[in-house]
Amino acid sequence: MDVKTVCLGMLDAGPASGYDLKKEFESSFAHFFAAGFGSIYPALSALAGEGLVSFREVPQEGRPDRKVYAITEAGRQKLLESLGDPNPSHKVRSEFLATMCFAHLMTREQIETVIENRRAEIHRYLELFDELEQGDCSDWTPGHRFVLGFGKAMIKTKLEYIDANADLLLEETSCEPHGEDRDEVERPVEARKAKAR
Amino acid sequence: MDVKTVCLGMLDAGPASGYDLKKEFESSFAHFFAAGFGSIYPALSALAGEGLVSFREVPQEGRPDRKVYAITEAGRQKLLESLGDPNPSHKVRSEFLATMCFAHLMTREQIETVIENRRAEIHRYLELFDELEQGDCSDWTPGHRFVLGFGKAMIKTKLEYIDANADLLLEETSCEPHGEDRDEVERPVEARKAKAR
DNA sequence: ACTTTCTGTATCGAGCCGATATAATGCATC
DNA sequence: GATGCATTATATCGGCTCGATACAGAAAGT
Repeated sequence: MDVKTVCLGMLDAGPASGYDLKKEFESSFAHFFAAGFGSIYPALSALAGEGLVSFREVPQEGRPDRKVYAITEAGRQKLLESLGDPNPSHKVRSEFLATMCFAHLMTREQIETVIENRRAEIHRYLELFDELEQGDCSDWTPGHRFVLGFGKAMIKTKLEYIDANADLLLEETSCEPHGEDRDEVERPVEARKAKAR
Repeated sequence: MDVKTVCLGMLDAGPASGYDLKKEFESSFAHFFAAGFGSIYPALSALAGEGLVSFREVPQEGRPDRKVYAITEAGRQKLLESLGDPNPSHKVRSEFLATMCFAHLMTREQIETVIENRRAEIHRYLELFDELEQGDCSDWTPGHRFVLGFGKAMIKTKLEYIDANADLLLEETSCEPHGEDRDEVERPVEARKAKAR
């Protein structure tokens, strides 16, 4: 299930240009599958090369031509096949949490800033979810509703956890401003080897 | 905040080999920052090339030499600098949710399998968290506790959401087994253009 | 006897990500 | 009236990352 497959799935709902798909990636897919032009355009080219989508160029005044892609029967078969993967992944890559792991090396101000920015992004997602729900829900599949609910549950938990635990983190770390007590720099390797069990 | 920086942060807690770091990526970092050998070894090579870590080769009997890396003062400075990023990202990439978006194209059995496998992976994470908490917590930083709690809150919410909504999804989709009602294949482009507002 | 697991290193291709380039239109602010 | 930004629309490029694969002996389970 790569970007190509997701594009195929989006095109199954009707023809669209790369630009149209980008907007879908930025709205209903934003909270779990980001993709930029650098991924979408090569994906569409590859799909066209494999005969899984067709396209026609629609001339426009003053703008570049729109390339409108449509799924083919072969593409639909390929999509169904891809959907047969019994164990699709669910990955988190969080520089935020990685940063928080090393909070003991940061100043109180730095930690506060990072947390405040995280809160702000969470609120942007909450707004996005509200917009999605206030928009046209008529063509939503059961899957889309499931996925949106999933995203909302996640984002709420994130915010609640941060609200409940940020102060504790700040208190615990502010005692030792920069972790300058480096007595144990030469700790023998055995100590670490024992840890990682 | 790439793999290089996370390695640097791990090495700040004491010297370690690439293999040791992999174990850390697989245990306490597993739920938010995965990295395989294909990322770790090049990262350590690059860090050594930049003088941010030093290493010595420790010969072993019957095995390849261990390359034990240690952070340098320059590396520590670089780490502190990287930690200054005010807005570290937090990204989810979920083939699982993408698949669920297209549940209307799947059979009931396929959906059940995907959900069952997702439940199983969640339980593996719950076990991992239990192991981490039962292990040696003495050298945990406040940040590590914060991050572990965050992961636990997330994984719990995921499980609860799936338990509460899987049946609904299954019911809603099983009415129209394969989405074969393709009356609207030729839906005009305008329809989609209007949608993506 | 056989297979898996563990220790340990490393590379390679495919895929993806962010930045950047191009270019016309329209809207709003200065 | 001019500058600047957002929108519409395409596309590429370098760098980073991922999963698979390779090698190889030791230990331990089946």
